Amino acid sequence: MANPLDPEMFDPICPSSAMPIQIGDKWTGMVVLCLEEGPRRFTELRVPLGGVTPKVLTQTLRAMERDGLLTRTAYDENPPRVEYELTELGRSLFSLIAAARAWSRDHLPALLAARAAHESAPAAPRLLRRSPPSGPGR
Amino acid sequence: MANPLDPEMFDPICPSSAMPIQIGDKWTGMVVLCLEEGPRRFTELRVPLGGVTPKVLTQTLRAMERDGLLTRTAYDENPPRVEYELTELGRSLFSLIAAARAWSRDHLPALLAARAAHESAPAAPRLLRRSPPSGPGR
DNA sequence: CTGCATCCCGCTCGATACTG
DNA sequence: CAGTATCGAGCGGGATGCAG
Repeated sequence: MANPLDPEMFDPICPSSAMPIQIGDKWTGMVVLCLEEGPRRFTELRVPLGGVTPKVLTQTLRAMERDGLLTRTAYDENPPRVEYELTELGRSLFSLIAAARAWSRDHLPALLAARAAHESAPAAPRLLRRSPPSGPGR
Repeated sequence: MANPLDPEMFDPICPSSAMPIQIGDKWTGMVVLCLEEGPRRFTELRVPLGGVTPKVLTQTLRAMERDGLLTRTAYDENPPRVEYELTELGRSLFSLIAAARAWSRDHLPALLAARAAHESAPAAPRLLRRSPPSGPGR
């Protein structure tokens, strides 16, 4: 396990920021991805996450530990060393993330296009229709 | 379309409130589900959503309309009538919701169990290990 | 290195009241 | 019926500083 984590694996320019799916808290899903290849240390996790504050990362990790998604192992060394590793339950989230990625690949462009269309043409917003007497289409 | 919506289709007692997956904003996923059987009116949607405030529901619907997930059709009648209907893109979210449900069915109990265990036994929290010299078991 | 404490900001969500 | 307007509370989340 493991090559160092790519600092840009969560490039903020990537339109995934507009993705309508989220796993747990803001960072939970990304932490899962970071731990895919094996155990990681605290500071190691901070790199690809765009320099999350220690406080927030701790909160996230504690919550995930509490929910049985990962295990925390502290080694009584100097300097201190702590490793986080996914549990079976945590790895089970991969299927979900895969589904989210598949959806994004197939449909996110359409969503972004619709969004862009609304921003450029806020001129045709409220369409009113005379009440159709009957037999509505569809 | 459509029997009236079950007011308890999102029973807050259901543990899905602990589900680590979310579609868009807080209410987006539930709106999608409410529109599964066909077009619905504004007030009709408010019922199963636990009486969401009109303001919040409007925000949600506007955002979804902007993203091309649903269409808004206002009929110039008296009293006014507006119907919301999923687009193809909106319906594409069903696969995602299905994946989330499958995960919940298979793994949510384990998550809840882990959570309960931590609440009842906060006594074994910080396990420290003497640094293992080498060859850590995976 | 790890991670807790404190302060604070912004955003989401909600309650209430009012309009076409 | 279908919203809009205004106000406010709560909370996630970030900055900074400090401790084991």
